[in-house]
Amino acid sequence: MRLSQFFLPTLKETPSEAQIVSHRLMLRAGMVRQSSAGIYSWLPLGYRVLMKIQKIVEEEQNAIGCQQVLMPTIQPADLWRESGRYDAYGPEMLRIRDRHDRDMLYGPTNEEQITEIFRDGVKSYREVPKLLYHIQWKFRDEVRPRFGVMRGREFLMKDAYSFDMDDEAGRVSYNKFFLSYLRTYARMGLKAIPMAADTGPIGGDMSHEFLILAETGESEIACHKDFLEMDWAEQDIDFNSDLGPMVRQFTAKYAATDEKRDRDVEKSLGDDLISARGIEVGHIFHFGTKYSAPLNAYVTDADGNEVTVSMGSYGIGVSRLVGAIIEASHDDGGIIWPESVAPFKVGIINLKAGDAVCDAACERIYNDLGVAGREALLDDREIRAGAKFADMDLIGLPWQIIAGPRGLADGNVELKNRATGERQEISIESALNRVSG
RNA sequence: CGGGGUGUGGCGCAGCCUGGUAGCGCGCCUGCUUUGGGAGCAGGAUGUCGGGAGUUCGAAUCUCUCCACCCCGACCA
Repeated sequence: MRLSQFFLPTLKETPSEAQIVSHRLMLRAGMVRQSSAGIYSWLPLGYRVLMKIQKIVEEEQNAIGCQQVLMPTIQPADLWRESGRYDAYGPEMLRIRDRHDRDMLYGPTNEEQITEIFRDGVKSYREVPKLLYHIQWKFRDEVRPRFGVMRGREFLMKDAYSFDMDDEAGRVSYNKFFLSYLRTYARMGLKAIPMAADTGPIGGDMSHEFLILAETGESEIACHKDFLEMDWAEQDIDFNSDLGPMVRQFTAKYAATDEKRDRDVEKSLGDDLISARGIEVGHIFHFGTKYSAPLNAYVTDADGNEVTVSMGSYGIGVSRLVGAIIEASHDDGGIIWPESVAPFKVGIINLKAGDAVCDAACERIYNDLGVAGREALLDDREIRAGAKFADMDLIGLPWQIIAGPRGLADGNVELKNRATGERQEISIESALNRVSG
């Protein structure tokens, strides 16, 4: 993409409504624009990041045998009356009425819908377990939206649902999601720590929130310091094996959010305790027959008995992750994207657009990179170099290739790593190799 | 929903107390000079001063009212 043609409205100054760093940077980098409180338009740069995150989430869900569907945003009220939640859900739910005076709602979540779909489509124990997910916009009329996309009213969420014959089988599904979540976040360059969460009607230890540490996080958390040293790198997991031991590796250590904290345990940990703030980027829980019972989602077992299925649900805030990653990865100059979610892998700065040598060199670099999937953003604008440097740092692409007359006289360009700040004069070939490697 | 705050060109702000018909920086447009870390000079465009009502000869400024947005708290991916 050529920056001269790309829709990238960057701002030198911070809009006054933005208080936290991710919100400020997203506005300044031209990723989003606010429409109304907690509701945003995604501009090209931001949308690219959102889609990259979505893709990682999809790949990791698919990897555990979870199948993607897409349910509507608008749901009929009657379905929610079946589960009893139409009245139970408060003013957070946006209720609307169609032209025939039917009560509808903009979905804040999809347990009812997925349960209805499962109920109508699955009748035999032979077809269980089933793992289904979708990635769809949700609306929750939050009392107080804030922090940009971190707590929007409209947000993009991956929600998955598991259907098993009983709670014990449900644990197997639960463990798959637990571990796949760790992989998902790790691929985005995040250390997400699983923390025990309220378990709802089932009890036990079948609910976890995943939090990443960030100063601007909304939750005060405490955890064993081992979490910071655990190997978060991608690891291959055989999801058909017994995942229990691996899950216990993570759940055995102390980690808790605000209200779940245990001061006595924390005292006993002494220096091993880390106190920090965190951003919740995922929440998984098993809730048994909470929805399957009222919605009559049952299957016939081997003995001919009707068995109400045991369910769980598993959420990842996809749009929130955009903000969360920025909170975890930025500096004074702007965003620092992990390569896996960067809107472009490399930015090319033409230091002297209009100069024949510079233009030719940049075109060549751009075209070489373009073959590998158009992962390059070429700043070919005829403006001063300083502004280009500032913009490129702001939008945070992992690599910058800087081409100007001086270096090119020796056949060199400057290669800059956004994260480390390391810069080096190297040949065009070497730069291309480094960036592609 | 309780408490606090802010609304003035695209962005950041001043002006309001003490009414006199709107200004600054950045950005934008034109021209020239520039181009290696947010350029210089000259010229130019862009404002229902959040909306409505009122007071007044006259309202961005005073009064009433509505709205929007932001911050702190209780809730959440």
